[in-house]
Amino acid sequence: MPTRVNALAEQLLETLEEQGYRSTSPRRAVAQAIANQDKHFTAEDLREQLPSLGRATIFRSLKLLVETGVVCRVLLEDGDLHYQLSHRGHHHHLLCVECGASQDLLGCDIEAVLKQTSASHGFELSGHWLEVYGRCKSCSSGELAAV
Amino acid sequence: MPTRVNALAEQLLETLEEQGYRSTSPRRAVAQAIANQDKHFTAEDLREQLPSLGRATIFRSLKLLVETGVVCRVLLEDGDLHYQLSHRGHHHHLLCVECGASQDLLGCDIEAVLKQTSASHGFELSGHWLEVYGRCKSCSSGELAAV
DNA sequence: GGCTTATTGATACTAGGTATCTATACGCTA
DNA sequence: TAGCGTATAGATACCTAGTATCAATAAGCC
Ligand SMILES: [Mn+2]
Ligand SMILES: [Mn+2]
Ligand SMILES: [Zn+2]
Ligand SMILES: [Zn+2]
Repeated sequence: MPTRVNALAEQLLETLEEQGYRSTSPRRAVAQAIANQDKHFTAEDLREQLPSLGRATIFRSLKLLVETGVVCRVLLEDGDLHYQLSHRGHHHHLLCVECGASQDLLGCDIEAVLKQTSASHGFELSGHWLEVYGRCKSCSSGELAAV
Repeated sequence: MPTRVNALAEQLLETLEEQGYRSTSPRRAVAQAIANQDKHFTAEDLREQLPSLGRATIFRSLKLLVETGVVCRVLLEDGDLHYQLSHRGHHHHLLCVECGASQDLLGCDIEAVLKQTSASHGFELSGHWLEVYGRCKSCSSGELAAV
């Protein structure tokens, strides 16, 4: 029986279809599983939640979704690479080192200063990768409450 | 016979000794090999250049050097993780996507703007990871010459 | 030179991901 | 809505980068 998907998962599938990829049962399952995550996740997380799917299929689906921009990679402070639902286009992440929450940073206001810094080194800027680590609002206020 | 090392390699070894690590023959070989690299490298690169050393030894030496800060990790635009000799302390890299050259960016002038952006999201900044991609001076001028 | 302990290298193991290949199922078209 | 060509799935083997284990060795201190 075909996997039922919610609106968010439906969006992921539509993005793939727009690119000419078929909407298959495994892809629906992966899309729904991703839509169900409440924070960044690994391919292994998905695999545990979708034990009936082939491992390669999960990696392949993830790769397509990253390529089309609806899922992005997140570099954790310890070097681990995770995935998460993404705003399309260029953006960064505020990653809470305490609870692991991730918040997208949409406006990229470092581009201007980077351009200038690069230029002063004779370097022609074309892109950058930035991850920001710290403590989210609720983790900061939690500490105050605990004191 | 003990491996002869040059001044740069000697510095790496001294850093380890300061931390209480012994100056062994394999570590001298690794330090010298790192000092010989003219750009960022992988553990596998070192292994090819030091075929007589155990693979684990190379990873262990690299890890120590990264921990003591004299070698740093560099995230290439394609996601590959490389190593390179490092200025100690916080800094970033200008990575040429054409020739692969890497230049250290010592002053971190994005800290201020990041702090402000984070604060506006209720986020308490504690650190960040930034890699900058583009084209180095010689690659940019090379294109002009070729036209 | 001898002793203690850190370190080595062999080996096996892990995580995360890709290549290959046959069987299947999408989805278009008649 | 049956049939068909092609994309895709899943099994499997393989790969890169790294870690755990452990017996043998070598630093370095007295
Ligand atoms: Mn994102
Ligand atoms: Mn560096
Ligand atoms: Zn938090
Ligand atoms: Zn260059």
